[in-house]
Amino acid sequence: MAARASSKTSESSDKVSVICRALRRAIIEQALEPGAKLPEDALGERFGVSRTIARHALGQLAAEGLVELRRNRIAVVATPSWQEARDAFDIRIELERLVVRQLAGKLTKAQIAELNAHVDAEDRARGGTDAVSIRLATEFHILLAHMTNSPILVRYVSEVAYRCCLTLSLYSRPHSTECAINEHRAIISALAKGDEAKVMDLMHHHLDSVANRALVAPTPQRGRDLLDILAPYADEVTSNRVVKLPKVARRG
Amino acid sequence: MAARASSKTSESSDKVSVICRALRRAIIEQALEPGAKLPEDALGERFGVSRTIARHALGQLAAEGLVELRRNRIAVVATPSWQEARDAFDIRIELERLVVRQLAGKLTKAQIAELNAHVDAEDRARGGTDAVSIRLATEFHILLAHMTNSPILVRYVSEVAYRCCLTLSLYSRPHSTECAINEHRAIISALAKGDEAKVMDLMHHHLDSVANRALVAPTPQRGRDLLDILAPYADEVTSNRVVKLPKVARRG
DNA sequence: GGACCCCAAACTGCATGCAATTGGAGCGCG
DNA sequence: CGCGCTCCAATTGCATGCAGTTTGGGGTCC
Repeated sequence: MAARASSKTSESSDKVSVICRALRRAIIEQALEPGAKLPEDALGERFGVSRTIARHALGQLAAEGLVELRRNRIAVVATPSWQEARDAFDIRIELERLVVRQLAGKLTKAQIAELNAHVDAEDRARGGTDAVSIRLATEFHILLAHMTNSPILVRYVSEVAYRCCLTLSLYSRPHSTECAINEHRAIISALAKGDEAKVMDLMHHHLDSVANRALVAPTPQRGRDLLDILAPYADEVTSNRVVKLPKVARRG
Repeated sequence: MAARASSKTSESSDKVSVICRALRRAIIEQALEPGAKLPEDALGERFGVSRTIARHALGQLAAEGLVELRRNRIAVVATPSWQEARDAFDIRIELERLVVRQLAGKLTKAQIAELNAHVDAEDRARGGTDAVSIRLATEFHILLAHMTNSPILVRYVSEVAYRCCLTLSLYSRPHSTECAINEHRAIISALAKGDEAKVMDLMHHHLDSVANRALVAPTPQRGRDLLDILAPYADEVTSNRVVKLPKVARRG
């Protein structure tokens, strides 16, 4: 029996949604790197809509954590800190364990075929760019989430997976995807067998190893951003904004 | 040692954010029941802003799953199906287990005092309305999430907790809160002792019992909405929208 | 040469206006 | 009495315009 009946997907065909999808994809394919500026005018012009719409789209992406929005400032692609990246993976592990727990032994043959077809596509894409490989790997997990037919689970898994993609741009070494593909196959097989405990374990270790390969080391200096490094030192500042560095006459 | 260093909170003081907070609170206190209409004009007028801003706020709340937005239709407070409610609780259990796992044995005395103070407040509010009790109980969980200092975890726990509040309005019998308060105290105590396994179990059963008390029964007919009941029968319709019921000449 | 200041360009925050869509009241018909 | 039709008020979708804020570059003074 299929895991739940099918249901309608969210995200209609608003102009806003179209822009969101486009930007999301650009971000996870790393065409837009973390920190890239996203001025409303430019987006509006590029997508043939008014600034109002572009702005709204940015708001949605900010709600998903892919974009950072600071008042009166140009929006930028989010640059999660190393710790946030680790947190995202931790959450993702729990959510995806839940996914495979719900799915174990409940997939139709058609669904299993669909999953296998997807992994085949991942395989074929191995020659291509990293960006495409990463996107396909991510979409495998989202495909799984869809099969639970729990819209909430789909949303959260998608979001957190996208965020994890983001962190790959930041902290990953050029990575090898073959093992990930094999792990995907193992997961499908365990799902088909209905071995709940095993598939949860497989998913856990799969994501953990992806995280460990991606988030190379605590390397505190790779925080990438001066502001992150200085953040702890600015705690006593009352205002929300970091104090305007006053010329730093570095007398010791 | 405190669990992580402090960090700045998100959600600035935009007009949009103000409206979001107000609506969120109105929703979780059940002043706005599921299905309640939220016309942009009315909101704008009520909050003294333009429709643009109200619209943007609705977009944010829709992204959080508290509001349903259908093209060209008045926005309404979300009415999750029974299954969605159950899914939300399942996700919530996993997320909050993660919260207490990270927190066990890592809370400062000040943090423990803060938690106790909150539960005291819950206790004092027992005489008041259900709405306030529910809000306080929810805020206890969000307070816990905050102490992890993981912004992502805070966001997801908050969202899913709010969604669970929503389902209480729909499917809950007038419920008794005392036991929940005791369970909160037990969780604090186990956190202080640092008993990771135990606190995860406590949280699990706490949320599970809340869910079971709230989601009274599968009662398939309480789906509340004709569309939900008919949804499975509309699967073969190609378009996204349900076919316009053509007068249903109910010949057998 | 470098620190400081000031101003214009760029950009965001928000309100308003107009066209398109909806849904419901009213009305006619079987 | 119920069903279907038409039409209009209510409402959304979106673009544009204006005001306020930030940015960054050139000129000035040390």
